[in-house]
Amino acid sequence: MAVTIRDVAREAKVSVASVSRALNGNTNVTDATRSRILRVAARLRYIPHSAARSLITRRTHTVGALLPDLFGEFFSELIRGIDLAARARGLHLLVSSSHGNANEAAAALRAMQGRVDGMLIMSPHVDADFLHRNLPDSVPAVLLNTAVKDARYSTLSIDNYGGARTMTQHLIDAGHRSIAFVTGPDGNYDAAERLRGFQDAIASSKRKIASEVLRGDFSEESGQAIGRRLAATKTRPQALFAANDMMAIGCMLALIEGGVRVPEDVAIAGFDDIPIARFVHPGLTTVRVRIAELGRSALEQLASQVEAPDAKTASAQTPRCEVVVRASCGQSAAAARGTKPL
Amino acid sequence: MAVTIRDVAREAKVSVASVSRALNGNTNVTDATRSRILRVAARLRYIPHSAARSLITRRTHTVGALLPDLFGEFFSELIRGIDLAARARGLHLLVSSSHGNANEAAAALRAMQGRVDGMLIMSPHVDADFLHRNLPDSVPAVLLNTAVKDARYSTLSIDNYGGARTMTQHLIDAGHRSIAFVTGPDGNYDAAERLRGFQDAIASSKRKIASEVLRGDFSEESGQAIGRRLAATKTRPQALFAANDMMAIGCMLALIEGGVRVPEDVAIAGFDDIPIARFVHPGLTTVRVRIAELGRSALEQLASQVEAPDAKTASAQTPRCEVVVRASCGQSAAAARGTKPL
DNA sequence: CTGAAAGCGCTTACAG
DNA sequence: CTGAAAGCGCTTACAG
Repeated sequence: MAVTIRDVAREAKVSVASVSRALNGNTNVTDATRSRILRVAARLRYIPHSAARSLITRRTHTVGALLPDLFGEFFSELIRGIDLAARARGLHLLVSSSHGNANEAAAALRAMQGRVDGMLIMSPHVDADFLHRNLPDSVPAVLLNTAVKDARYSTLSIDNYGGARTMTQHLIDAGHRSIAFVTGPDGNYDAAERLRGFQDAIASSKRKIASEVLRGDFSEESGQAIGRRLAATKTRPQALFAANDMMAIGCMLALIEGGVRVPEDVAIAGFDDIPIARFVHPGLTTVRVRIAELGRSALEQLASQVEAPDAKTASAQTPRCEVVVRASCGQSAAAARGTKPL
Repeated sequence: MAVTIRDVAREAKVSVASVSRALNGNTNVTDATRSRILRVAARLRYIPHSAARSLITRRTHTVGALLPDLFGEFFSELIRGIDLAARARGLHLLVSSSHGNANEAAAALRAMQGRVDGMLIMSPHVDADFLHRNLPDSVPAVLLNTAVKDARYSTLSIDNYGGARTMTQHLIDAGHRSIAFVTGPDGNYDAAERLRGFQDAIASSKRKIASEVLRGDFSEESGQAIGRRLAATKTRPQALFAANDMMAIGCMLALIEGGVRVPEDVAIAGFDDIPIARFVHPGLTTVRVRIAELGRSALEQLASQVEAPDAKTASAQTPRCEVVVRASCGQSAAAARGTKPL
């Protein structure tokens, strides 16, 4: 059906080897035969079969990305960073997402075998044993935001702990003496680390801070529910720090709707700095994770491992987060120590 | 380096054919030999080479997506729809984006050859001749939002014209007698169709409407610039309809910052209904494009073409858009005819 | 039930 | 400079 290299060879009256050479521009072919081959290839609308080529060259010029999701503010940004860096290096992207359990993730990872030169992996189902079973040692991989500590893999992580700690300190410095923290879903690594940062900041503070932990699940709705509850009570914390922006926004809008003023009555802070954070009113003070930057770095590390498979350069990086001060905490940027406004 | 089917065959003391059969669970293999093979395969951590398998089965279980971008509100939603439908059918996604020109797009499309069972194509660089040169007739493709009319390809389009026309009529019905339209970038098909819808609605209106066309480029900044200009003048239109939401939002925020009230002084409407639209203050009245739905439909059409290559079912669909009424036009949902609130 | 062989579409030493 | 041949890792008629 489709036209192959043999068809071109036959029509151009040369061997397939010559067609291959002419098309790849590599080795010695006469200008005459080369141009004849190119003409025939164009006429037949020949398009090389990438998979067949990969099979023998051992290069796919493709990286795989195993992600929990493809959409939403966070992943959109992450993919953007990955894509930018991949394009700059002429790499394609094979994506796989939304694996409900470890088996699905394993199937996805295995299906990539032979189709990618390396893997970018971010998944709650991944641990060292999982990788050992489903990823050949010969395939380079970079782990994103995982708890796995394996010397064979480079890892890149969000500074959940440090970011949460810095934000909590910022709230304390701003004068708040009772602070509530809204958690993410149970078992979520990022959420747990952010909570830990909050608690350590409270515990190590020189001042006495009343703290409280409220349960959320990262969804806007869970924030909303908390906001409504808070609006209906009289004993509100002075500040509320949500483990992600969507909950902070849901909570803030529900509070305002319930007649509570933000930031005058309650200060609100989030985590992530998703694009919406600067569009809500008041603008949301939050911890900025340079998500796209994270994706870009991850891809570049992976690419360098693909190019130099021997260089044992497994590293663990955790780029610092920064607090972005907006109106929802009722503080001018200048008053914040060591932070940077948008 | 990597373990292959031959290694498993040797260790299990069978032929590669038997290993293949056992692993694919297809044909007749004794339970004894099958379990022995499976045991050996697990011990050696054998993972089949998908590309090699595809070469002979002629099935990759992967669809390619050629998109202008991977990120941003619009594409994030589109990919979400595509991904959901692909996952439901066990298909992988090979994506390629951000092609600055036709040559880059051609290279991307060609590189997919042999790695995908079909293509989802959305690109400003694509026309019938382009497809003829860079896509074998044997590869099914579904075109998204393109001007190409080729009986060989199914197309799925956003109802830019109808949506813009309905929104314009909505503004007229709301009593606005002078309306400005903010265009998208030159040469952009969606932008041109939206402008055409606006102009036709104005032209065919029974009432006399003063209209004006302002130049934007789909960016928030271009909307901002227009908003600032409008805030500084006295001769403002009663309503402003931007060709996309980001411009509408940029314009709205700049107007408000300049002391102009929205919707009291100027009503504002956008196009797309990106997630941010309901978070800005006031909420943005806009045309909802069911983006994820578009992606889902496109993938399902493609999948059915892949499964039944002969069924010549090329179709052209244009799902209707709907006007979503929020506060930025100063009208209650009930007052809008034939529209649906969020 | 099992194996030897051909072949998917390509690239690359190896000769000439 | 050019071609015949081997081989990448797999699957599948074809025999037995």
